[in-house]
This record gives sequence, structure tokens and C-alpha cells, in this order.
Amino acid sequence: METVDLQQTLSCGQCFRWQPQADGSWWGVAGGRALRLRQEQAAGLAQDPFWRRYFDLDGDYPALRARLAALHPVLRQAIAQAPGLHLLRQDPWEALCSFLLSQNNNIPRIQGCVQRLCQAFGAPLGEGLYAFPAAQTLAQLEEADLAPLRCGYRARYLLDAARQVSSGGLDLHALRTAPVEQARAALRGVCGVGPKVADCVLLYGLHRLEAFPLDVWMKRVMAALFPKLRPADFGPAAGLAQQYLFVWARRHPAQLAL
DNA sequence: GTCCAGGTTTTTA
DNA sequence: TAAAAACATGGA
Repeated sequence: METVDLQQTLSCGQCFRWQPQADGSWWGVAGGRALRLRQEQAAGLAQDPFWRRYFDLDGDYPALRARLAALHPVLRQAIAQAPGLHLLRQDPWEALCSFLLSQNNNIPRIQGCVQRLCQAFGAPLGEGLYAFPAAQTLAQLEEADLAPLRCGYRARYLLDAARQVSSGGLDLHALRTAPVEQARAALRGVCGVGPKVADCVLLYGLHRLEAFPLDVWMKRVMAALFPKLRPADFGPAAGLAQQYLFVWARRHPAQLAL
């Protein structure tokens, strides 16, 4: 089993709750558990069932990379620059909230909004770390209660999502196995969820690797490098290709100018 | 002051 | 139906 690369995996834009520390370690929370570790300890993650699944250590990344690298030279180069990247299996409710907050927003501010959300309404886990608040918790709040998050008009999107999830009207876990178009449509039923956010929840929260979030960066990539391809042309792991290309795009913005 | 940020909703022609 | 404007917030 290959070792996951923490830097490549935790700072590639798929999650917002992991922070690099001055001593080189990473601090984060998932599934109500706090974790602090350095890259040298990453191999040990396989010993813990929860973190083994979260970091997708059973995914066959060598095979996935080989198949994608064969598709296009730039994709091969993008993979070579992040060969230890894994797609995390995040909680779908957390992913839904995180990417609702991401729209028309920048990454540092998204991180801040998520952090304040957890600090205000999540269970304290010690050393300044907090669990992600449950849908049932947020569902009882009013828009004014979310003012401290400074997330602007997106606050009401969080509340709509919380009410649909806590009432059972939207069963996120059922979407793991539903036909992907059906799952996408169900997610679109939440106010503030458009095509891009829906695909982020599918990919990052439900591990539906065929989902291919088309944000402004990926639209530039597709226009500049793959004008004749559609997301589905990248195959069943298109979402992983998307992640390599997203990282590459942000590292090489000049090569996307049209 | 203006522009922009891993978009989406609302309004307008 | 399609294009444009509005949407909160804060840093550059």
C-alpha cells in the first residue's frame, strides 16, 4: 500500500479543515475525531479503520494514475506533480456545507467560515479543535444566529440544507448508491446548490469518482487543453483527473490564457 | 474606490 | 429562454 502525501492531499482544494502547523505537522478533524500527524507518521494511518477509510488508503491509486496519465501529456504532468494525492472520503453533510460556503468566495475565507461554523456550533475536542456541527443542530437556528460566521447570503443556504437533511427529506447517505443523475438532482433541491456544488458533494462527500466539478479554473483548463472533451471522456475516475488538473491549473495559471 | 473569489438565484430584455 | 445583475464579505 502506498503512503498518502499529506501536503498534496490536504491542500489541493478538496477540504477546508486541515491546517499545517509551524512544526510541520497537520492538525485536522473528521468524523468528530481530532488528528495531529506529520508526514513520517502517515504510513501508520492504515492501522486505524476510520482514518484508513478517510484517506482512501484502499484505493488503487497506482492503477488510477496509470490509466489517467495515458490520456493526455498535461494530465500525465499534473499527476507527476501530485503523485501522493488521494481523494478523501469526507462526510457528505460536511461537504455539502463546505461547498455551499465556497461559492463566489475565496479559499482562505471559505476556511474561515467553516472554522467559525465549527467553533460556534460544534463539539469542542480540545486544543482549539471542534467537530463539525450536526444538521440537527443547525436546523434549529435562525439566520441571525449565523451572523458571526460572516458568510453573507450563504447563511440561508446552510439553514435550508440543515432542515432538509435533519428532516430526512434529503437522505445524503442514500445518494452513495443512487444513480448519479438522481443523486445530483436530489442535491440540486437544496437552495444554493447548482451544478458545481452538487458535483463537489458527489465527489468529495460521496466518493462518486465520476463527478467532475466544473469551477472557473476547470472551465479554463477544458477550454485551453481539452476543447473537444467532456468530463465523461475522462472515464469512471474523471473526478480524480479533475483534482490533478485543478492543482496543476492553479500552479500554472499563465498556461491557461486564451 | 474597484475588483475579485472552487457560483447560484433573481431579475430583466 | 438567455443574458445580466445581485448577492455578503474582506483582502489585494
